[in-house]
Amino acid sequence: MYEKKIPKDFSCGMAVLMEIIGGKWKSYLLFLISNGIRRPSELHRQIPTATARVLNLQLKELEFHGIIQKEIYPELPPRSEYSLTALGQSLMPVINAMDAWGSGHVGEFRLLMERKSGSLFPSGE
Amino acid sequence: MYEKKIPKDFSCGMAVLMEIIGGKWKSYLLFLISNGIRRPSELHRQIPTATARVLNLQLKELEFHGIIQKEIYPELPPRSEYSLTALGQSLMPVINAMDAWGSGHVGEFRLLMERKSGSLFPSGE
DNA sequence: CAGAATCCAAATAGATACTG
DNA sequence: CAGTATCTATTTGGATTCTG
Repeated sequence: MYEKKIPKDFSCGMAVLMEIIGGKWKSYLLFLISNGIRRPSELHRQIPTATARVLNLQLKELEFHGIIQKEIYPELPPRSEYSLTALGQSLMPVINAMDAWGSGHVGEFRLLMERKSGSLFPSGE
Repeated sequence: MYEKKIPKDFSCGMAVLMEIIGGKWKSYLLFLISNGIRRPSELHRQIPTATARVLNLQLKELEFHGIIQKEIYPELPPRSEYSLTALGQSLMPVINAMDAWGSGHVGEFRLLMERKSGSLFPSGE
């Protein structure tokens, strides 16, 4: 299930990081978890556009890569909580730098999208 | 061609960044270009595992997002060269932070892969 | 609520052949 | 060499249903 990506070589450090945080919702999830959102249902409430299944998959991968850890409480109704591991915490400065750059350029980015949307090849006029 | 991803909301800065550098080879390409590898054929030589077509696609997206720029020399044989834009250069500290983290944890990462490969669900014994 | 199973759609990447 | 066009394979994400 997780073997798929091993063939890549990791000669470039970024490739390792991308492997870990590259999923569609992982950045959100890390952001939320680092802010104390712990339970799957809460996370889903924060990211309603994704299905619970997909979030679950990505959480599993983050867990598999040792970035987050899951505590399961054998109660009824069931409850589980996620938190950052030490490795995950060591990632946070990088995450924050990434988030800061993105936030600082999101306006620019939107403009670019609007300006160029549908006209990737301007008619020169 | 590029409209596909717009539906995402960019409430989280990381999502913007991931949008820009999220492709399979973009990290390598940025790394190489920032190190002065400029021509498509050179880039391809450095990343022989990817096809020229795919590299080309990702270069196009990086260019579209304003991270790199292309200079085309109307010669024979044809020649073109890529370089970082100002925006691309503003990204480099982040890229470097990402690369540093990845490089610092690649050993750990490999071990994890080996240890867990094929045994995501340990038999508990 | 948490999460697994199944089926399906979209996105992304690779192989190959072709043009100037 | 640079770049495009097809076609295909793989990966990824989404919808739905079902269990405890």
